[in-house]
Amino acid sequence: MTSRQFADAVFEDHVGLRGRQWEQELPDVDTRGMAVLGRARWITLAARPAIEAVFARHGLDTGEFDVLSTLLRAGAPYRLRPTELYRSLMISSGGLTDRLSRLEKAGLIERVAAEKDGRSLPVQLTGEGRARAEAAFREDMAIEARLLDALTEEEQSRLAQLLSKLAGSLAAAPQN
Amino acid sequence: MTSRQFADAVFEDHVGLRGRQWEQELPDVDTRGMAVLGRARWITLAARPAIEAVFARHGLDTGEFDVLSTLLRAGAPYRLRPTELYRSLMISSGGLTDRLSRLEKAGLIERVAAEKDGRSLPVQLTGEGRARAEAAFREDMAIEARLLDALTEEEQSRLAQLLSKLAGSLAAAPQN
DNA sequence: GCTGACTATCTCGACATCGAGATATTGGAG
DNA sequence: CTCCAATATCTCGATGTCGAGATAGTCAGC
Repeated sequence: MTSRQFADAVFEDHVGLRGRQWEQELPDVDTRGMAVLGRARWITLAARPAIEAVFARHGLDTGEFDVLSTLLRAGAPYRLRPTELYRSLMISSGGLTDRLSRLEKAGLIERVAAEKDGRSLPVQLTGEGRARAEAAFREDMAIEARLLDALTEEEQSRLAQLLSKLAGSLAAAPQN
Repeated sequence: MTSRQFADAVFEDHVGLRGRQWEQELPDVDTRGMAVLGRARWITLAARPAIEAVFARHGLDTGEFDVLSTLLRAGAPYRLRPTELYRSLMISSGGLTDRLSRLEKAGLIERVAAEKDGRSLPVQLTGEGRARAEAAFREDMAIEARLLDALTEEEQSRLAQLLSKLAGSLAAAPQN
């Protein structure tokens, strides 16, 4: 720490320990990729239980919530085509069909005939689906904000900015 | 952008678009949590295909690689107890048993009797397992470094530092 | 108006993981 | 010693997702 700027100080965490183990075992490998992507993955996994608990209180799992929230934030009439949904959610078309079946059976969405394209069977939130999605989303955002409490507002903002730059570059890349 | 410092500028990305949609639909909700955790999740998902392709070239999936790499970085004799493994990997004990069975059948690990505790059946890399893990790890780190190319070294370092602070706080929290 | 390439969605068998319970073992209290 | 609560791992039925293929519909060009 003495020869480092404070801004570069890396805090003790699970991925940091991993990095030191690799340094011992394979000192010639550059693990900077892991320092970012490995931590992003670890944080995602670690935050999961708290967030899933929110959805479970509303009778949803993460995948189902993802569908409902995508429809909700699309704005009235809260309707999207399955293709838009599975691309946005980064899942397979088959996986989406299953989620939609569950949500339809639960009365949270309904399938409405497309106006123009007969191949398409758009999906739309029901009133209950809209209410459920909004309630779960509000609680989710409250929990997620709490998970970031240890960071100052400035750190959160800087972190979001750096992540958005990385995300932008990943989206732009051919297919990495 | 005019009224903002450049350092706070948020780049165009998928989660940024989501944030603007929520701003339209539910303007009173604070979505800062999503700006960080949502992006961490999105980046993890977006980086996945490129990384999985590496493992696939070595005949592994991500879960199997995670087991092998955990054993490898533990150092000689590359042996850990199943409990250490599933806790480190953040999966269930049952899920680990299945991964171990596959890896054992593939000849990449072997189960050796514990010296002291008869309840425990530690797992150890075979020579082939060690070689496979190292080769896949080296390639993985090369790909991950490339995925970060769009960021300067300083940005990567700052990002890693902020993520480590967040990860540390999540690990410290009771159970969030 | 046909035709063929393309698109949108669904079907379905394979499979990895979960998670509650079963089995075997340990170690400390009495 | 003997018990029993705690521990380590495995078993196994349920389930969510993948992904290749099937089905139905569209549209541009002839």
